[in-house]
Amino acid sequence: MKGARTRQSILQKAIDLASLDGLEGLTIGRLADELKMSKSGLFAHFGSKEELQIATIDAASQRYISAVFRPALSVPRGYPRLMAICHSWLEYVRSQVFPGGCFFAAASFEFDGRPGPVRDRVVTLMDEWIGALEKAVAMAQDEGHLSRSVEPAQLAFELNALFFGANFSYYLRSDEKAIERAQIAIEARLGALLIQ
Amino acid sequence: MKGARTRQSILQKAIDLASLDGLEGLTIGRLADELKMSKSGLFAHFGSKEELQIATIDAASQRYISAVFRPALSVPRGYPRLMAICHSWLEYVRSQVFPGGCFFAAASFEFDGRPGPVRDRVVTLMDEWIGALEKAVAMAQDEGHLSRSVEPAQLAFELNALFFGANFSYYLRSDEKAIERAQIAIEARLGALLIQ
DNA sequence: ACATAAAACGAACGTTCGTACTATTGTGCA
DNA sequence: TGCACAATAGTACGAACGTTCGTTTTATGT
Repeated sequence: MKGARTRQSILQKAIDLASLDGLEGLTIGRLADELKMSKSGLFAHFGSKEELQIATIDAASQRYISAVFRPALSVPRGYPRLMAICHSWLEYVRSQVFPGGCFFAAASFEFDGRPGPVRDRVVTLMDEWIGALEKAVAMAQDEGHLSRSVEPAQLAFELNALFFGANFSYYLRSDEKAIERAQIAIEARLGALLIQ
Repeated sequence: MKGARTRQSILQKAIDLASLDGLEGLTIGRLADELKMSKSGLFAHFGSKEELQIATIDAASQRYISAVFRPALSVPRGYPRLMAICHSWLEYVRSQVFPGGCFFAAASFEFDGRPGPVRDRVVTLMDEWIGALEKAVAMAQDEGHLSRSVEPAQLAFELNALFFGANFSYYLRSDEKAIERAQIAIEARLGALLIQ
């Protein structure tokens, strides 16, 4: 079907618009204009704005996984893979995978106080992401690479905070050193936990 | 003048609405309804939505300073004051000074990709905040409390990242341990730099 | 108390929002 | 090649948006 292809191109553009203006700032009219199609033709693909928002989140999740997570899976499990995730996260900020900065950091802060299905989807994905980070830490411990003196959930919390902090300083404050600072903090923290 | 009092009550409500729905999600109509006043009467206080947004940001800044910064100024400068800032930041998250979580974290991620006067105001205030944090670090070093092995800007970056990370986990993921985790990370980091 | 200015109101503007219909075009399989 | 249906366009809707206007109400100062 051609519809599936159109839908994909709609979602790719929706991701970019939403990363700049937020998921609520994303409007069907502007999205249609950008794609040179009619509002109603575009609308028919989703049925409601809420469905469009959720589909956009899911499509952004695909892009996120491709940029941050999948590359790290080809690196040996344990400490190397954990480091690879950190590096690809910072590279993901630097290379502007989303034009307005990390889609999920933005969506998290946009919907943290707004109940509903959209928020629920964001929460689910962020839980999955933090869970994946915790798992990467636990694997590094299981492999004997990383000290067990720290809880995986604690370290995952800290790493994620540094990622978001880098995104904030880079995109809002235009601090060129933001990524370097995050990298320094991550390497110091992980380095101190590294066994031998 | 009575106008000044009304303006203040408008701004206090505007802060709360904007902290939940964002500065763009803040609408004059809903704000007027909440305050049981007319759209036009409210509008006259500001002249444009953009002016309302900027005034709201400035009012939120006052509330932020009162909650986070001013209390710490009564604590002796150096390491104690730096720690006091960290504690009041986490208390500021826990006690929901803004109903939708940190106003400035939300505004930062909302406007990081949207040029204009509103973004400019957010950037200025965040620069001031990070600058104040750097200064607190530098003072702790000057007092001989904190090792000079870390750049103030680096440590301020890390602390701020942990603050935002706590806000994220607490408000989006409803993680009760978020604040505790941030506290653990902060105390470990600062403790390692503490002299004697 | 009264004159004057400040503050709040109500109605309307043009625009855009999301959504609901019907009509037209296009695509893919028999 | 033509038929069936998916895909897109067109039009219209009520509601809400930011903003403007002229009027009315409420405070303020003498």
